[in-house]
Amino acid sequence: MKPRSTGCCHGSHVELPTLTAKLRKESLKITGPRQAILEAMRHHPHPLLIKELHALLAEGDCDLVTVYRSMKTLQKMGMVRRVEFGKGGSRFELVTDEGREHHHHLVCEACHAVMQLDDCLLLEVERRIEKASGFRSVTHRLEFFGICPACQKSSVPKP
Amino acid sequence: MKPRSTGCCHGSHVELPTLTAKLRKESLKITGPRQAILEAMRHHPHPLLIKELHALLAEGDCDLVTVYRSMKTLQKMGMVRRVEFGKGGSRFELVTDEGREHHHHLVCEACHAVMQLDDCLLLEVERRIEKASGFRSVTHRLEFFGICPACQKSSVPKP
DNA sequence: GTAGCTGCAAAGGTTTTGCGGTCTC
DNA sequence: GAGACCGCAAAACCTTTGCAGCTAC
Repeated sequence: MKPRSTGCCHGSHVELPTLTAKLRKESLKITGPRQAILEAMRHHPHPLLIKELHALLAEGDCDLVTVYRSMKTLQKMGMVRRVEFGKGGSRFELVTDEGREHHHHLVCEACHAVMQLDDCLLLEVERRIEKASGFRSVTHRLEFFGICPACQKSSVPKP
Repeated sequence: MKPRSTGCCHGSHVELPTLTAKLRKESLKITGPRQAILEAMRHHPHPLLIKELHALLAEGDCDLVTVYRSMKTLQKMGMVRRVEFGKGGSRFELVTDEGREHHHHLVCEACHAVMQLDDCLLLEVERRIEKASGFRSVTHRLEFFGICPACQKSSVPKP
């Protein structure tokens, strides 16, 4: 369970053509707004609020409503993942090849920094729950929250 | 990790006077709306949407806005716990003595039945994350989702 | 050319806020 | 009687929907 920072503006590991190829494969159209959205998401590899994502796009590149619709489409085809941190609405992150596997996040409750936790111990737990409860197709949603090292020093008040 | 059904209208284990005593202890006023809310919650020991909770109250007993305000107050003093299932808004459940310990839920994605899972394996994981990341006061939010046995038979469509 | 996509406007749903009147202590 | 609390109205958000025009294929 090694934390990994997912701060923005890292080298982008996913190429845009790789992403648009997936759209083509699904017979979805490669439009300006969709390219702008994917371009923004690949440069910011952590869960973004819809309005944050929209703010990243150049003025006039894409309407806010189109961002909502695109997230719904991309989620349905598995290119983005919906994540809930419980404040301000749903967040979305690109499903990259390296981050394709199920993972969780560690969120600072003061500054909202996000780290990615690479492995998950709960797949076995899901199987156990299925056996004990009779439920099927059991999945889970798990996020961790805490105060990051920087905020421990500066004692930023919780927003 | 033994599932436990939390269907409604069980015998209520928490007495109303026990609950109002907690209010008095915090110098909060024991009003009609608050009693009605606590009375409804102790008879329905599973996470309720605000509007579900409001619907349980007799006409005119309590305004919807007052339910919102009460949940905020009661959460702050630790009498209710906020739970997020990701649809329809926040849910709240009474923090009873028997269910005081941290626990999780198993939610049917078809009929929304809720079972309570009594133990949690993640407290040790939180400590490990603190050591590895430098974060402090690490907590987590975890819920399980699946299809319950009844819905497997009737193949109810996902709402 | 056609189906799908977009922008704009408007509506729907949840949650919060302001304010005057009411009630608990 | 004072402060806390409530109901009502309205606003603030987040999200979805309808529709007419535009665009990628």
